[in-house]
Amino acid sequence: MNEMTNEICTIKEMCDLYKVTPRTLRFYESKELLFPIREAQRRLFTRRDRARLKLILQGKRFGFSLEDIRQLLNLYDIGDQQKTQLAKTYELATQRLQVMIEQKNELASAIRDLKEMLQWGKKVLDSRGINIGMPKN
Amino acid sequence: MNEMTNEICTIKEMCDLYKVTPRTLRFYESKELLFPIREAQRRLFTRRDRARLKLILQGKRFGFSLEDIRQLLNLYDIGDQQKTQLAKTYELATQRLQVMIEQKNELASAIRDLKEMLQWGKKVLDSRGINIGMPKN
DNA sequence: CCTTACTATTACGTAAACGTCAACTATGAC
DNA sequence: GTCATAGTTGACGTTTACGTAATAGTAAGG
Repeated sequence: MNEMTNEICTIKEMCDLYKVTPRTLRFYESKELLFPIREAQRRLFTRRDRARLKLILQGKRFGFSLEDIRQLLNLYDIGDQQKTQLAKTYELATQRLQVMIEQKNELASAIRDLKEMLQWGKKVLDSRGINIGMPKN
Repeated sequence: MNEMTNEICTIKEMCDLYKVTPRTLRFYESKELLFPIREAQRRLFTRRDRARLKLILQGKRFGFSLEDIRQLLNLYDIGDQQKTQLAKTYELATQRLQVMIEQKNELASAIRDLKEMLQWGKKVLDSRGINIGMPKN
């Protein structure tokens, strides 16, 4: 190990660190989400790539598409020069939040409905002497 | 209109009633989810088909796949003869409920995280005199 | 030198749930 | 007869985020 090994890492190390497959990292590169440097054919991922990957994974959790994420990362990269761009990012995230809240509400209502159906089903089954357990919520 | 027109309806009427496209209904038929009768090439959807379609749409809300739904519908059709089958349906629904609850929790936590990020972003933007509004939750 | 472990590129496959399009057919209106 | 309207089948396209070979190059260890 030479000085500052932790500055760059191989594809395998990245995979272990972030629980992704090599295919995924190559795919992200092809989609211009990551820009590993090349050392004789091999990819070397920098601190910057790791930071970006973290954001990518977060973004996925939030339900952003990879294309959305790419654009957001570009905005970050262009940097804090243009307020419009920061505000734009903020706005996009806000919209996503709204969607997520709606999804959560719809999901909650679907859960209620399904629970109701299950209780009804349980009655039927009980009345026939069939025994089952309810979910432990 | 002859006696009991509301017994059967055309594909168009189905589409209007349930807000689906003709393609969708034909697709469901091809997947053996619906069994409209044929009157010289045309499909005629019966009360049974409408009942099934309602269940299909409900099932989709609950996140069941069409294949899951098909099997569940078959179980319902076979009817209340075999307790094992009823119990099986019940179990499947219970499992789905668990998954939905987990999804809701993950979604809730993602919402919390995103809100946090937004608050952080708001601070940055505020500190630069850029004005925006927070979501009304 | 040989094996083993890693990595690379290219390209086709996958999943779900339809959309889209082409080419017919049937029906009623005029 | 013929135009318009609706319906039909069949086949291929779409989307997203990778998976899965197949093939080949390279570097380290023994």
